[in-house]
Amino acid sequence: MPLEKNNRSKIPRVLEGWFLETARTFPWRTVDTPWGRLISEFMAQQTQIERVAERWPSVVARFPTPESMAKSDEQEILALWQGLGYYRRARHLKASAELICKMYSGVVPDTVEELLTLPGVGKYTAGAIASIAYGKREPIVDANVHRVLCRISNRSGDPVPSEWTWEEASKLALNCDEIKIFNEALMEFGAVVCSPKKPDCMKCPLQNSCASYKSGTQFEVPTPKEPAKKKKVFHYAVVMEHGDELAFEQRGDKGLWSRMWQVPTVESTVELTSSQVAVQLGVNDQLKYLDTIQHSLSHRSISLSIFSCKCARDARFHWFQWDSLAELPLASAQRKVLAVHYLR
DNA sequence: AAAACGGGGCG
DNA sequence: CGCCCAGTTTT
Repeated sequence: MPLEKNNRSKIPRVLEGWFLETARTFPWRTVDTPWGRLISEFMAQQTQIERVAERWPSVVARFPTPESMAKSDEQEILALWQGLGYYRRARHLKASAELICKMYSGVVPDTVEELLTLPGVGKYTAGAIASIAYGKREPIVDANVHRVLCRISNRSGDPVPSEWTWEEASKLALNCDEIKIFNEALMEFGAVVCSPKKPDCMKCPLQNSCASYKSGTQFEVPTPKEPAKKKKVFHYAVVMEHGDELAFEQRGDKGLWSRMWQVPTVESTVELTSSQVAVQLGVNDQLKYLDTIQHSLSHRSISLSIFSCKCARDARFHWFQWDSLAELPLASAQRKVLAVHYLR
């Protein structure tokens, strides 16, 4: 059912008013610059906003301009990104900073077309920067916007995001007062009121305009997509000690935890014995078993067994003292490994 | 078109 | 412990 024309002119104003009255305070809304917004949008991809709010200030403080990040070492950005996941985003951000300096005179571009040339910037992020940072009348569709618009028109079955949602968002963008306010309002509204599982319809300023609410289908619209099945895998991490130093290796530039560091690790789709692990790592001594922990990702269920051993200072690895690990980019699973070793 | 890519918090 | 969540890139 298409949205009524009168609703298209009314909805933007209602949401803008609602947002100006109730918006949460986030640091990027207080210190509001295009570069700061670019960073917050990268950080917010597939990441809960509270996690972003905690981390954003330290990233912006260290890299206040695209130039400062372009000149920096990738490792330093990855270290600031520790625990946030999707580490490719951090490298995309640095690559974008470099491109901004090289092609756009160090200024974050203000058109969707130019923004789309930046690595890590897709249709949503380009629209978000153009509209929220620069006030360009561009639509945006993220998961929140998709859900809100589908519910208002009682549309189920569309993938996230759908062509229909983008068209609908475009029409609304033409009818809003201030695009910067409206686009943020649409997302904030989806996050705070029109939430996935528990939409607060009793407090909803759009209750009278919502086709899903009228037909009582707000809990089934939009249709959620089937989650992928998790593949079960086995990781064997060995904490190698030489005096007060520990061995580390850096992961490759593709795939899981790319460019992050880890203690020497064997990955397998089947269970391995400790001696098989020792052979694969080229360790002669017996491995001391410490513990096995479960680490769950969206697409993988990892059984992570942790061993330790005393060994020679092997040149195949990088060796770090315990108190120098703070600056080493480690994913959360590695922090767990070190905690198990430290507490043994 | 589908798969890959993380992690923390909450009920 | 299962479920949830402000996308983009690669295959």
